[in-house]
Amino acid sequence: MSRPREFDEERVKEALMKIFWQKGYEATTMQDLVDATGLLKGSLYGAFGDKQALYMIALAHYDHTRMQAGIDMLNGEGSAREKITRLFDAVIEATKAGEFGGGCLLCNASIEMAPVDSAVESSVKTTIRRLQAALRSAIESALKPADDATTLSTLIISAYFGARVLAKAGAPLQMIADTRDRCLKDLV
Amino acid sequence: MSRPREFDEERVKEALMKIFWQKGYEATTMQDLVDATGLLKGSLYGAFGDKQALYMIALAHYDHTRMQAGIDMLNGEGSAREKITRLFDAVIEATKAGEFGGGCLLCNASIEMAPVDSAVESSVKTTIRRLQAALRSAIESALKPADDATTLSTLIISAYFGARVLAKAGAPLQMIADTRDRCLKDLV
DNA sequence: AATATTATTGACCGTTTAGTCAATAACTAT
DNA sequence: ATAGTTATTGACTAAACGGTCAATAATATT
Repeated sequence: MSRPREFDEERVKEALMKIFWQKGYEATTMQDLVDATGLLKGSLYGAFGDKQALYMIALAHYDHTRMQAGIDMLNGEGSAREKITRLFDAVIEATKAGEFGGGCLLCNASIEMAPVDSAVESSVKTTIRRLQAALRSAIESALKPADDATTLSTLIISAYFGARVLAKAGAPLQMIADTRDRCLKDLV
Repeated sequence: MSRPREFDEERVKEALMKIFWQKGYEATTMQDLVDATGLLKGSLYGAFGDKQALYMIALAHYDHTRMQAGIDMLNGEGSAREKITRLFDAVIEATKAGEFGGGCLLCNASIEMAPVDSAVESSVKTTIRRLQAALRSAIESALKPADDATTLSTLIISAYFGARVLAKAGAPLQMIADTRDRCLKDLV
């Protein structure tokens, strides 16, 4: 008993995510979201809430799709070296393809929103923790003698996030490849 | 022959920089800049130009003060290990002190503005190149046998930028310390 | 078919935004 | 002193912003 929704929730979330991913929170207007989703403002508010709620939904969608795909890859088949290589090569390919300047919504949110929105900060911290856990277990079996998985996985996360900043800055892709190769140096 | 300016240009630039550093470009309003500088809107426009010009001035000021201080430190006295340690410890101290969430205006600009403003992109790329050159020459004499200064300096830049993202995300400071220690591993 | 419930629509609202400008003030050079 | 030049001031504007809402439409239940 009630009128059913006309839109596909997943498609709308995907569209919201892409806009915030590309433009950031402040530079995105409600009109951008209307254009991208095909829903009118009233429908967006009715179904999801205000702009900040839409951002949280976009962030959660990024987590459930893009970040989870990375984590699944890390937990899946293959050597540690292959996995780390894939992680950085994905950045290089995304940059070449012009996908949002090679940027990462998680990094963007960390810089733009985490300092001013505790819900974003909490979400971002949780995702980082999950990423590190997957990274840690992925490299555990490929450590050199007497090495430590926790600190190496931390370095790789830092280097990975840094590489996404460099990509957005328009730095040469060789820098990302060098970063990747340096991370591989400590893996057998 | 003409009325002299009433403000100290350096103090105004410092104030502009701090606001953009803290809030980013889009979230900063002209009123914020008026409040921070003590100049009225008309004076800001007359003396420096529009909001985007003010941002470029802030970026240049960050380069000439904060970035240059880091580069001078890298070019100065001390071992490579000491210099890299200082670099990361400055991030930890800034974060503890609550200075703009431990963030870096260069990283923020790379993510928020470089993809949509070619003047910012060009400025940011130049600064990154200068930083890498200083880093490269700082570590050159502390390399282990058969190692390479270019790729290691690239890794350190990536790790450093990544650490500043982690700081803004509110990640544990231990992660920054671990990143630092991992970067030191390849230095004698 | 009538009713209840929810979705969609687009006009509307108050606020805030970046940016302008004519009037005035403060200085220097002659 | 006067004239010329630039800085300061604050009121002003048009556009864009996030958000609201009453009217309408589409369904499920009875």
